[in-house]
Amino acid sequence: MNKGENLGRLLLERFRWFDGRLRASLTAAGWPELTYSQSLVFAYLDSEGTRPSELARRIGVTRQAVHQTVADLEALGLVRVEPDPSHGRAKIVALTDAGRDNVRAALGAFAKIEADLARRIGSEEVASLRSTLEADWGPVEASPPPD
Amino acid sequence: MNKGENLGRLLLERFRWFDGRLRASLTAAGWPELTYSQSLVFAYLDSEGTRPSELARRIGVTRQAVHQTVADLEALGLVRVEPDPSHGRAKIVALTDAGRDNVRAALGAFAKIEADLARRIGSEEVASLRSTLEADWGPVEASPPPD
DNA sequence: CCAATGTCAGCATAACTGACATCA
DNA sequence: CTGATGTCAGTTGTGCTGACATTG
Repeated sequence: MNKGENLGRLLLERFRWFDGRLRASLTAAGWPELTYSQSLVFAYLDSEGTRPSELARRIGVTRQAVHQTVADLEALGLVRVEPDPSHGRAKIVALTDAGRDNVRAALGAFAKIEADLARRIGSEEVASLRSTLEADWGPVEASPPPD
Repeated sequence: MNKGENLGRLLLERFRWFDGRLRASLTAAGWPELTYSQSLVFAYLDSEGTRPSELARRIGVTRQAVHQTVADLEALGLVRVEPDPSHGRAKIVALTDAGRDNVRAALGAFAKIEADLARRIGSEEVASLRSTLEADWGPVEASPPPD
């Protein structure tokens, strides 16, 4: 990461721009501030519910870290943890009703942020940005998973 | 942040793609792995040298945190801390020769990553991506500075 | 027996707050 | 005196490693 003209830094700064807008919108609507890790768990949760160890793999952190984060989200009332009926010892993390409302609010905020951006830089620009970001950039140079 | 189609998450994932490539390239060339905070200090350092408290303002963390990070970078031999001749008590953080070499290596890696990406998705795409990211997106919803 | 999972405990990192001395 | 800076000390949050019991 170095001075202004490098793509990596641009991507990070634009992510921060987006994240800042999202947080502002959600806190203005009365939703609790989530930490980075909490947002990640939230983002990687399936609608049918997901196992903590599976979340850990997707996010790239240890099972222990996920369990802690999930406990925090549970305390906020956004997710609930239930035994997995299809397995013995395993558990399932699923959204509560409040969690679903929060997701809906976030989706609404996304739409508004993107519309604002389109008004400012042009909707063709935004569409082209999205399609470029969605293109196949090739494999990620991943660090080895913990655990 | 939610499922695949949202811009914020796309931006984050592409930043991670870029960051992963950069790290792989630099470690392959024998440079030490830097933490996120260390990279930030590195990225916000002027070529003429910068005061720790000024770095803190730019990055958005406390002076104390920056002093700690700078001490780590100094131990790695990448920066040096000298008294500011223009001021009494103040100090200046500046790149060492090794630090400059590291910056040069990073710039070379950027160029290569971007060229690889252009080969894969097209150079017009990359140019358009850059110009969209550089456009005026409007003010960031910043959190109040610490300290 | 083995692999995956959840869980308990302790440690390391990195930021924070608070307090204070110094200097323009 | 005041404001900015550097610095010392203590606290907190978050993820890590290690160890272990349970389940299929």
